[in-house]
Amino acid sequence: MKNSRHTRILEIIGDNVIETQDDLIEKLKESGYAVTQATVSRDIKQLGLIKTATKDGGYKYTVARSDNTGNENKLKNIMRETVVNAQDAQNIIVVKTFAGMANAAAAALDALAGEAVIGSIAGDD
Amino acid sequence: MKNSRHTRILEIIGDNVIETQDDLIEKLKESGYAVTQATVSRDIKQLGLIKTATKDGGYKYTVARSDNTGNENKLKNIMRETVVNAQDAQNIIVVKTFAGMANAAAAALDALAGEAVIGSIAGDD
DNA sequence: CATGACGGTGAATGAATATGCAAAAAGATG
DNA sequence: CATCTTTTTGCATATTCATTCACCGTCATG
Repeated sequence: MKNSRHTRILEIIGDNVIETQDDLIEKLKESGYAVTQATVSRDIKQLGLIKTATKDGGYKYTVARSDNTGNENKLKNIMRETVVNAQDAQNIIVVKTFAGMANAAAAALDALAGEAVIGSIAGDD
Repeated sequence: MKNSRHTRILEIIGDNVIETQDDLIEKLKESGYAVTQATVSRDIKQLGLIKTATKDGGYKYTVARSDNTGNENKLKNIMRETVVNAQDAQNIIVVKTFAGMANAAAAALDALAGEAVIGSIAGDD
């Protein structure tokens, strides 16, 4: 399924240094997703991932971040696309999402809040 | 020469939709900078530019901002300081916060997700 | 059952991008 | 100026990436 693969991709690029699409294919294979570079290329486009230069002179795929000169903030996009409702109760905030999108939103939250978020795991909806 | 060219590149990608490095070469030529693709590739790497997917299904080079300024940064800080844990269940994501901070976190979420968030109200904790 | 629309995929391929290497350009230093 | 050192660049090429096209599975409808 495409959605679960997308989720896995977000996790992978969060946990690993992915330099090329082939790297990603490899990791996906380890996770049980057998896909080709063509598919990965499409996934990357659909997820809005970007290839950025790293300090040590290499490249790395990552979730797109903001640039407030009118260009789109990918995290914001993920939230905008996936978050249906957010509601609070006691010391928690509940974020409702569309089916299949909880993972993406959770990944976005992860990226946003960094290590402060102990964990954010999402199911199908 | 490199520095002024870099400056011009930033201007160009700010004012135009640059889909490929060849596009950029073209614009640079118009500005009096005659360089090859190899050089542009290096410039892009050095400037940390990124190629992002656009809404209309294409690609576009833009400036990468790893450090967010202004609001973005604040929101991020709020999240970092207040979010204790996030957990999922079904179609919701649960974000636990420190007491008294739920409001701030919710506000941050609101600002982040914009209109898509129907509502996010927070209590004392 | 057909049949047709549709989304997702892989194979193949063309397009786009990155890089090793040699050489030019630009500074340093004596 | 002569020479050495560092930086920048182009060329050629390797590598990486995007896309076209055909095909497959799913689902809805007559």
